[in-house]
Amino acid sequence: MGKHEVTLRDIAKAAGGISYTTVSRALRDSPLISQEKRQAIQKLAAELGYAPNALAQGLRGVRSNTIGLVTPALGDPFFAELTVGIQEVAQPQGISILLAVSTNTAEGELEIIERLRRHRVAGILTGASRITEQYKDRLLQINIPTVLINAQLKPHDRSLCWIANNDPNGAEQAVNHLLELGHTAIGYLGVKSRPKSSGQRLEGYQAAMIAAGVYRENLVKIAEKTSEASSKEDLGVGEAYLDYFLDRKVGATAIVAYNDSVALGLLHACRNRKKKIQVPEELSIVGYDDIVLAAYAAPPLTTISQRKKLIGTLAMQMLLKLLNDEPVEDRLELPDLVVRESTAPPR
Amino acid sequence: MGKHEVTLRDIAKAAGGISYTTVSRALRDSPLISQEKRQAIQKLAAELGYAPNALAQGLRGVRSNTIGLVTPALGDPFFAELTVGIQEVAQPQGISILLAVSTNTAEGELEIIERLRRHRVAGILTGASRITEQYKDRLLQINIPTVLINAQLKPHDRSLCWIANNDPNGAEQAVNHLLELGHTAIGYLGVKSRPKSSGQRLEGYQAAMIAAGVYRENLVKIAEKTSEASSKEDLGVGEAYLDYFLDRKVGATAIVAYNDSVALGLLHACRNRKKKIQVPEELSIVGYDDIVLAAYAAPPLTTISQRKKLIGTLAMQMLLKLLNDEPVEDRLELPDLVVRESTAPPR
DNA sequence: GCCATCTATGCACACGTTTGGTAAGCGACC
DNA sequence: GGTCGCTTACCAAACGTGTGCATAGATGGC
Repeated sequence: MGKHEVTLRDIAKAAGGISYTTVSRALRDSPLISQEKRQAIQKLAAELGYAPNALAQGLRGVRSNTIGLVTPALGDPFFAELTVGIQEVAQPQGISILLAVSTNTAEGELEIIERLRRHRVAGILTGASRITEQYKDRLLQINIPTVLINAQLKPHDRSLCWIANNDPNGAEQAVNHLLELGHTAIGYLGVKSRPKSSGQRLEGYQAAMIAAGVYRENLVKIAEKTSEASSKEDLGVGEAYLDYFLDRKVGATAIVAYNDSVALGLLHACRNRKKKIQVPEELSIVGYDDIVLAAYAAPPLTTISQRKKLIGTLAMQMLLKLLNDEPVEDRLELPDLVVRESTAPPR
Repeated sequence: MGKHEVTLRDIAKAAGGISYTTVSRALRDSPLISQEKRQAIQKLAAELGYAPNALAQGLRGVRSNTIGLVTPALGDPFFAELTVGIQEVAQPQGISILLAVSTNTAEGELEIIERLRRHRVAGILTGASRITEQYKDRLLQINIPTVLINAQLKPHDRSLCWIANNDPNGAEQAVNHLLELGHTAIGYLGVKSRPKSSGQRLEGYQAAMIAAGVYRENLVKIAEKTSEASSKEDLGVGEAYLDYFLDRKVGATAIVAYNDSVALGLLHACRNRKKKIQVPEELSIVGYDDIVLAAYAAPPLTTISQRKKLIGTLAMQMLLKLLNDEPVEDRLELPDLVVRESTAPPR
């Protein structure tokens, strides 16, 4: 094993009296090189185990074919599925993904952008739900094509676009489903750790409740404590706030949860109560996201399904278009209501 | 906005008659530059929004401080948690992570190595459970420091080491727990999609069963069909094979599942059967991994806990040592039995 | 036979950074 | 005053690749 990686010059040397320029052209299938020489060189390169130096290529100005993926919390099953869709588009295109986990602090976010910029990524895909103004401004300023996932933006800038789930609509669907079943005391349990999406779902909830004339302020609870945006925390939230909704003053017969993890936490608390609460007979629960495990809960969870993999796929395709300077339109995807067994008419 | 990114030359120009060399030294805190000038230049660089070009730095030979992370399936909750631990060590060190998802085909694996090599990653962290011989040989050949996660290897090569969970031991703990409760007809449900770990857990299961003198061949079932290693597939496996174990010829009173997802699938099938099966009264079930949701299943799942985040942390630390040419010892981590409510004495 | 045309190949530069070698300025000492 | 030591700053080379331009050789037309 030599000390350094094989370079174009090494191949040229091994091939005899040709220059590395010729090798470069041969490997890139330039028509300037004769067929036979081209094949001979390609074979030789393969034998030597040549791998073109992406750093040098990038430095040379060739499009870096590396993109940055910013995700708030890897533990979140939502992002896991999203990434699958992203990967499926990126892989065949030969695009590499630089992973950056945002640590929910504004300082961390800027740091992440700097890192991606240092690596000269061609584009950025970000699912950081808590996008501060600083973050957005910086993103616009540095002018790297970026697709925001689940964040909407007003100004339609050339290099910045977004794809989002229609959160208010999803929450409305959840409430309407419960209204149709006959519920009126429908609670909403949100979280502070992801104010954007939790807020939007709250909006949809409120709109539907007000339209039906059954809105009460104490039916809404936003969990305070979670600092970290993780599945574990969400489960804890559900567990901690069940009692609030069952209190006589609130008297909820149904709850719309911020997401499936929160809903599963609620379910768990129902089972663990000294006086067990039967779901859906005594309390209906609706989740949000439709994570894989939602269908396997006891009882299987009625939820709002985001097409996570599809959103990932679309986001990546949008970024590709941005990179090719093609026109791109922002997208707002409609979620679906999936009725399972955690909802039923009130007694 | 200029068309190109800010470079050292731009800063030098902006600063007046100094050369870009001076700027470089100033930014890298070289003692050759006077205190005042150093600070002035650093301030100016910040104002211009300078970000050093990592490609150029890497090309120059500076350690690339980018590592490759190879993961088999992002959907797997196990890997999600693992990555959290990895990230926590990598982030403060300023190490960037290049993500590569292995698509379970041997061809894909080699392709991934090539890609990482093109990017001149300093090291590789791989959780690809199905490591073919080809893969390993190539890894040794290219001489990039690599840490294998959950794969054991015999030859102790300088640039290659591993950290793994003691899978046989975990399965033994599961079986012994059930034996102590009084079970003897204890089944094992494995999967084909991850033969390495499933096989090792089977080994531990068999050892414990044989030691207790209660081993029967038909108590073992390895699910055939799953091609994809994902949480969704695993759930389906659990669902599909419950009936096999309940058949009179097998008559299992307890089942050790390959992992928690499989176990949750079993639980789900128990609830959905025309004649419901009560867990743990009629059937005890033990999972493996202790994913976050295991504690929130109905009933909460008895399982074998791998310290996932810790393993991620340790793996990253091992890689750091490898990169610094420090001696590294392979590690075999002992898992813990976590007793919840899905196991009980047989009737 | 000479020039125009075409093909195959090499030279040289650029990308942005780091670093060894070196030059200039200045004070101090012999 | 020359030499040495010290500080400060710059020149130039190198990393590996891609490409415009020039060049050498070959071929064909006149």
